[in-house]
Amino acid sequence: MPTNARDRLITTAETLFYREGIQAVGISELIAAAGIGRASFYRHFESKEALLHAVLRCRNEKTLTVFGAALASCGSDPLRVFDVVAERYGADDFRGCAFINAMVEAADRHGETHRIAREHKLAQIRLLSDRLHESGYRQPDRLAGHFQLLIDGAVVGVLREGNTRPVEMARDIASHLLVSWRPTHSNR
Amino acid sequence: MPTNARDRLITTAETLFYREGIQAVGISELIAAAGIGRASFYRHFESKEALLHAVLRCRNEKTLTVFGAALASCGSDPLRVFDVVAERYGADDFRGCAFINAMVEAADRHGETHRIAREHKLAQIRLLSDRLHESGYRQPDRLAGHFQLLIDGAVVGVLREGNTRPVEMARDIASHLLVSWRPTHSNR
DNA sequence: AAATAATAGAACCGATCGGTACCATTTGAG
DNA sequence: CTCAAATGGTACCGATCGGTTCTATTATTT
Repeated sequence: MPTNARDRLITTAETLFYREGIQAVGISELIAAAGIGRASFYRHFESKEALLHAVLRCRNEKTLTVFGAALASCGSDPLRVFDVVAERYGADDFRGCAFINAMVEAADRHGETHRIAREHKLAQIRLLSDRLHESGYRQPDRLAGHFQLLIDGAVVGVLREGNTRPVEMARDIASHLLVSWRPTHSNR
Repeated sequence: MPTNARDRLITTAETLFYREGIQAVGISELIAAAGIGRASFYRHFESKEALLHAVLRCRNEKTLTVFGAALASCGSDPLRVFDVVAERYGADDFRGCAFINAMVEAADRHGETHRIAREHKLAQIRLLSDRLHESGYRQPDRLAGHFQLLIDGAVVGVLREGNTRPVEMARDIASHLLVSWRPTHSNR
């Protein structure tokens, strides 16, 4: 747990928002869990919504880093992305994608929350695309978009079904795509 | 607008819950929009949550009917499902899938809301499977599950991107699947 | 027409909401 | 050591939350 008050708020909020839902977490509950005075909270964030945006931006950086590292460890087989995903989605406290959830709870489709969620996925697609390009697949952007759609579908499926079989499904589908976009020649 | 008080509440709630989010709609706002007395509300539903479940069950039946009819109109080309989907998702007031949204807002993964959402998608997969089976595709259950995953991914994508291109993506992916599971012989 | 049921609306309940103001304590820099 | 900044805690603000109770009115039924 960070000693810094601001970071402690972000860390605590990240956990609570994800577990309970954003609207469901009150300021009182939040600052109590973080051990922060009420005034200190509003000294660091002008509102609950501002805190949410900070949380999302923080999570954006973190998950992109992790995702990038995972991609790098996939070697020449992009399908292994789904193994990484499956492990994350199999956690007991899995409650879907924090960005999708935030988007759903923030009704305004043109608000900052949606913008952050959109940016996040675009960046993730970029990572995927780079990886696919390096592995020699044709139209990596297009293929990366398809992968992202499969991941999104898997997230929703896992949340709904309560098991990680949707991830296996997504992997199966992706394998079909890969044989169609098979590399003309391996780059490594 | 139905004259019956109960139906009027369900219809109004369906609109407001979808547009504003479930938690964001208060009882006062709801009954005012429906033109219903406060006491009458609690005479028909024991709680806000009970109303939500009624709304979801109602929407379940309606959308299944529509979806079934759309499937029937697809002829021998299952890909046309995605045209139907694209039209629905292109609406100005599109805010994702009501069942997914309800699932996200209801943090409890084992609650009634999740159960209803799960049942709904299972029923939808069943319709898809029947259709694919009639068209002579092998492993229709499996293929239907894949279609559902693609639809879920498209829903999320459209909500995030603000356009219906994810549906076209899903359609592209589905076309790849279909050639792999091509019917051994046409049934019609 | 009389009796019964259902209605809309308002008053009210305790609890909680997001946010502000103030205070006593702790912390860190000069 | 001193002083100023930042902190955690508490009380408080108006507003709204989900839900209960009551009343006066409207429909329905007989």
